Amino acid sequence: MPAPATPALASGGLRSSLHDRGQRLTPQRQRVLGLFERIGEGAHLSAEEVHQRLLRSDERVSLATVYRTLRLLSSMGLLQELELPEGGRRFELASAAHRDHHHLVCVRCGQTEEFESAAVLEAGELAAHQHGFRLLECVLNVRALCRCCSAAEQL
Amino acid sequence: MPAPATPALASGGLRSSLHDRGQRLTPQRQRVLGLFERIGEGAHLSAEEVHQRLLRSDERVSLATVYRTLRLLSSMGLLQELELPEGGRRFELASAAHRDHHHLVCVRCGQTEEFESAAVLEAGELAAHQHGFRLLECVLNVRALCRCCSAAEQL
DNA sequence: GTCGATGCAAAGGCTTTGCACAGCC
DNA sequence: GGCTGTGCAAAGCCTTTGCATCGAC
Repeated sequence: MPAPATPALASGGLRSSLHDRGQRLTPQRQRVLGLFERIGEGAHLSAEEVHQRLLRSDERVSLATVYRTLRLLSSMGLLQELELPEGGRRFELASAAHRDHHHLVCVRCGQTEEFESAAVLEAGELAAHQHGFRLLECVLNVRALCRCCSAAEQL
Repeated sequence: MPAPATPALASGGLRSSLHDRGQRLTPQRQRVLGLFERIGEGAHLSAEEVHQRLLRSDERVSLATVYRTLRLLSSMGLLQELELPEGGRRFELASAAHRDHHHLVCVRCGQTEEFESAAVLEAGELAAHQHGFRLLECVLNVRALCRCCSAAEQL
């Protein structure tokens, strides 16, 4: 049998993180975070997609609450907002291993690949330091054409 | 006397670029591009700001046309859309010298610094190559806290 | 029992679009 | 003169918010 998804990991942290802020652990918040945990780190979901996916698994959460929860979880550092101008605001799980990851996006078909790079992080840290800033996060967006679309453009 | 702003450079290219696409050179399009040329490469303007600044210099362009023109000039590669989630869509002049420039943004007050980095471009090219993509542009967004805001957060 | 969270629906930005008129080529 | 571009206003997203009710602690 498939192991029952155990949102214990982050959800346990969720309860106490919320408590520290005088906020409550609700089924809705568990559902949203649980969804991101189920689908893993690679996923980039919009608010609408989160709402739809939860509906499909019979976990009703109103769209307004999805928005409120995405904002909350982002401000808590559990989710991370993506910066892809193509296709609106999206969110993904912000696991520690994922803090220095970058996006390679095909501007024609939207195909997105992730990659990591120590060099980029170093460059970001250097720039922040030189301007007296304290680095929080650094994300490289590479806009490109994938193999197929590149070929199609030649026509 | 101050040299009369000569939008000849890009505007000359503008006329022919437009012509190639079967489109026309209008005063409105010249005004929008001229504004970006006047204020130089460092500026990041929203549609609303473009509209306001043009009004202030008595160059009337309707907001709808500003939006249409920003989109047109971006698709022509003369302007470039920024990818700063804080504070909405912004545009800047896309000069050749500016193709590999990055943004250091204070997430609290919005202060934005630009910087360049050959290392970042190399990393982007490497990633694109490894996935079989053809690189168009690569932009590093460093989210950070500026000195002041960093100090304020400690309180 | 209190106070924060939710759901619904309405309001709110920002951006795009339909249409008649203007004006570039 | 034809056909694209403009201005205006209305419509369209996506997102946030007000308010009554619900429910976590």
